[in-house]
Amino acid sequence: MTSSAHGVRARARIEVTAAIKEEARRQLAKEGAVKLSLRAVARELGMASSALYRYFPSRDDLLTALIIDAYESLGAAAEAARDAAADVGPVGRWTAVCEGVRGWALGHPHEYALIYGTPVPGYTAPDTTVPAAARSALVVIGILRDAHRGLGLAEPPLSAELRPEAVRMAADLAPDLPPGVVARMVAAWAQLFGLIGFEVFGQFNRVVEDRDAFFRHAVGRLAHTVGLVYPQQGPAGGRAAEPS
Amino acid sequence: MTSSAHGVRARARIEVTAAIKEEARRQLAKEGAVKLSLRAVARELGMASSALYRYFPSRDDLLTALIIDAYESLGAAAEAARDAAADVGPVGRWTAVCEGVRGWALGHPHEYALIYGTPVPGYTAPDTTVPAAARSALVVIGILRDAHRGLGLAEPPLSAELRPEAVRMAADLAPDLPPGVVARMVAAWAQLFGLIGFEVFGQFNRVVEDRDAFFRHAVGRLAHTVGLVYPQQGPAGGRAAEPS
DNA sequence: GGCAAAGCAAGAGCAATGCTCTCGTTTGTG
DNA sequence: CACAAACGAGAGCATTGCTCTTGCTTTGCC
Repeated sequence: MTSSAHGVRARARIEVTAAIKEEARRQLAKEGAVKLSLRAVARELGMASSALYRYFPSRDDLLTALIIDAYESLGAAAEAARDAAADVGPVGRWTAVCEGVRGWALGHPHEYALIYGTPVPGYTAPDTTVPAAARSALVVIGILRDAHRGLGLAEPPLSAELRPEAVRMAADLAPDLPPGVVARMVAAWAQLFGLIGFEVFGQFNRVVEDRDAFFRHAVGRLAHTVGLVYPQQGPAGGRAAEPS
Repeated sequence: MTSSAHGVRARARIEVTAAIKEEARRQLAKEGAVKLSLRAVARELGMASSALYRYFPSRDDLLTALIIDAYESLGAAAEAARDAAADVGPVGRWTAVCEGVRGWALGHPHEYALIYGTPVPGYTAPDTTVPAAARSALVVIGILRDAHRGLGLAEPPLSAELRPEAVRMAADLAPDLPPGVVARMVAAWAQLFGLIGFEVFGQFNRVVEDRDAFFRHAVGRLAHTVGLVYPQQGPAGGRAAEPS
């Protein structure tokens, strides 16, 4: 049958492709991206190393596939954290998503390094990675959007220097949010990964002990930064105004 | 003479060691740490690759030397930025140091990646790197210390959850600063490298255009976070209270 | 149905890597 | 002066990413 005609080969192809990615992900999780070896993957799968090139034209292409998967995995974790905190208000959701992202990073350090660590030299992420990378960021945009439509956000003052850039970013990322909020959100997003990266990459060794408390504190501050909490007044979502 | 007896070999050794590091740093700057090849270094220096192992027992040891140098280089850049901004008040110095660190990172992306990017798997930084790594951090501690002894710092509230950890960190890092300030400083430090890392590693591509303005904005916010600017009142060092 | 074309797997091979071992040679020390 | 330590060079090993060629199987078209 033609469906199987389009199927036997095609299905085998996606199955083998999946098996390769699975084994590659296993090696990635165990040894890190640098140690990921095409030959070792092929060996483990019982096939010739040259056969692997039918599925991924180069090692970088395999890496790209893993990068996309990692972004999606992170995005899914962020979404799950958001959904699990549906009824605790915007600040609670923000906190939950941040902790979800952190939890994912701590649980998948090598995959985290793959997407937020040192990029491989000479490698520029193909455009296919962009939507995957956006997935987790969209979660916090959504939270801010909801908060803005609901109780409202603290709109921070916007310096003349930053205003044009903030307007541009808002138009690109979230036209329904105030430019000042968008600018602070982008900054907070980057800063969040500073906190997480320091923890995952060991920069907090011998410095921060109680990482949970420390992270919660910093995330609370970021919620403030981003406009989810009003500066000197009551909480917008059931939390103190000036965290820790 | 015994001095030259201790010298000819010894001097040659440190000269060759320096030459190796120099060439290695050149390759690092051009191609990145992953592409750094012992054989290529030896080739460029006109020596056999095996001879190189007399100076660095392994590739990781060469990397470690480069890591220390990179930390020192960054620390020197931070100190220079601080010294160049001696008379602009604490907030100005904070801003200058942050921009100095960022400038160094943008100017030495591969060395930045070496120290703040993905750590090489299975590699744990030997203790010799710790003081070098601390050098840049000490600069901001010094700024906060000066500000605290001078005009004073805004002492943020400290949650019960974080207090013990903050006290511990303060005892370790800066016993003369309020624990709440120390905790926020550590967080701000990590967040700073989130901003810088996103820019250096290309995460801001297609998102942030005017990086200078954006960075200045975020750094101003961090100055606020860290207590250099009082929440709702006048500046402590010649700058507006609520930046951008 | 039959048959050319395309997809596929395997092996050999190439250039390169980190690292080890061995063998002379140079250098410093008792 | 003699001996041990440091040194440089070469050969070699195991491994890597990737290419090329050689056969075999599946697919799609006439």
